This record gives sequence, C-alpha cells and structure tokens, in this order.
Amino acid sequence: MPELPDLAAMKRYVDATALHQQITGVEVHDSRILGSASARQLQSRLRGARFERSRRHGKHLFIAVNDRGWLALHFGMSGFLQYYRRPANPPAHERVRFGFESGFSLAYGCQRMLGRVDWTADVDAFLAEAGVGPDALADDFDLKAFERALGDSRAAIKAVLMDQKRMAGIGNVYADEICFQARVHPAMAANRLDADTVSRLYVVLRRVLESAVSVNARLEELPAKYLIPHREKGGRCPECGTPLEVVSVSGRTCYLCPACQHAPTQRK
DNA sequence: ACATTGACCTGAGAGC
DNA sequence: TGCTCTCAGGTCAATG
Repeated sequence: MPELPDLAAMKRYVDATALHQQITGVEVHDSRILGSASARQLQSRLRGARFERSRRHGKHLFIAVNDRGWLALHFGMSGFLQYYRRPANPPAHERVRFGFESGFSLAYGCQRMLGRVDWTADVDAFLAEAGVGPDALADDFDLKAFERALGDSRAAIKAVLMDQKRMAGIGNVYADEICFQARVHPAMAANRLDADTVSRLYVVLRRVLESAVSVNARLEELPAKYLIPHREKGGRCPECGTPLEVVSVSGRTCYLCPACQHAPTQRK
C-alpha cells in the first residue's frame, strides 16, 4: 500500500533521522528482498559511508551514499522504515538493518516480501531501465503531460492511473480516491473520457496527492469528504450516504459510489 | 502492440 | 481452541 504520499512521508522520516551518520554495518536478514546487488556488495558500498540526502520518484525512494551511488528502495505493499535504538527489539519483519555509529539503526521491513532493496549508480538510468514514467507530483507533470500519459489507452481509467510506466506513484487506494473525487467510474475506458473529464481528473489527482502528502499520508487526517476512510466493507459514500460498491476492476479490489460515479456507458 | 489475468509473497482475520 | 481458507496489492510474466 505504500503509494506516493506514503513514500513522501518516508522521505521526510529518513531525512529527519538517518542522514549524516557513519554507517557501521548492513545486515541482510532475507536476501530475497535484494535486487541485483548482493548483500556483500551492499556492505562494502555502505560501510564507513553516510546517507547524505534522499530523493523520491513515484513509489521509489533513493538515498545517496556519499558520492558512491544510491540505495534504491521499493516497498511493495507492506514495506516500511523504522529508526530505532538498539538493543531494543527490531521491528517485526525487519529484512535489512542499517547500523550507525550512534547505536541507532534504520530497519527496512517488509512482511510480504514484495519490496526491493537495491543499488544504483545513477537514479535516472535506474528509473529509465525500469520503465518508470514521470512522477505524478513532479512540477512538469502538467495537464499536457497527463494527457500524453493517458495516450489513446482503452484500458480502464483506474488501471491507467495505476500504470507506473505512464505515471508513477498512484496505487490501488489513491486511484479509487481520484476516481471518486472526479466522479468518474473507474472502469471507464480512458480513451472514452471527454476533455473536460480528463482535465478534471488531472486537477483532482494533484489535489488528492498533495493533500495526502500534507498530512504525511495519515488517512484519518484526510478531508472529511474523502472516500479512503470509508474504503472498507459496509462503508458509505461520504457525499451521499449510499453504500459503497465493491467491484473488481482490472483484477484489483475497487470501492466506488454507484450514485456519484457514473457507470460506463458501454457494458459487456 | 496492447490489454488482461495469474502468480508471487505472508500473516491477519474469518469461518467452521 | 485450533485448524484451514481467503484476502490484501505492487509488479512482472504469461496469456489473450
């Protein structure tokens, strides 16, 4: 579930806790979490160095290690970071531990093992190779860029919003919110949306992500009329009180208000 | 070339 | 109480 706003919060967390300290060790507890870099390679690149700054793109977080390169983190659906002082117990599902000379550690945890801990010398090259599209909150991701990202896709608009190659950062939860706020049915084919709807989607996408970032992705602090807090069995539309519908759109659980979000005009 | 579906992964929670 | 089953969802490979 870590999506763009969660990643933005994690970036703040790293910046506030783990920068500018000498790294004394790296422990990999489960090597399945690693990408192309081995545990030994990570150790030799990190030991004695410092995390200097971080950079977020979509659902990736990169942490600069001196001028040696970047740690590349992805969180799958259950990944998290926790800064803690030993010898306190490590958090459950800690997969990699970065130890500092101060006695504190930064844990990379991931219950479901869908995340990745990797290394890259060049962030832009890493993203290009992975085919990751423009960050959905980037300054230059304007309406034109959004239209370009949609292209002529006839996939469900929700699937297009979540396609990291088209735009990066939106996952299942925020895709539902964006469709709801824009009053668009998530199963609508993207290329059948009129120009007004596309520009409304764009404005809403930015507003939803920005407001979630501003509350550090704490869902209980989202605006009252947001769908997300009601995104559970038995939930009702915060706008009109209609029971939310739970359907599958492009293979993912999808919550929507059948009264507020217009059904696709074409149905099979 | 594009769109859709299933597999991967694990443990919380439901149901019996 | 304790067991089994289902489900969550980001991403990629396989299928349509």
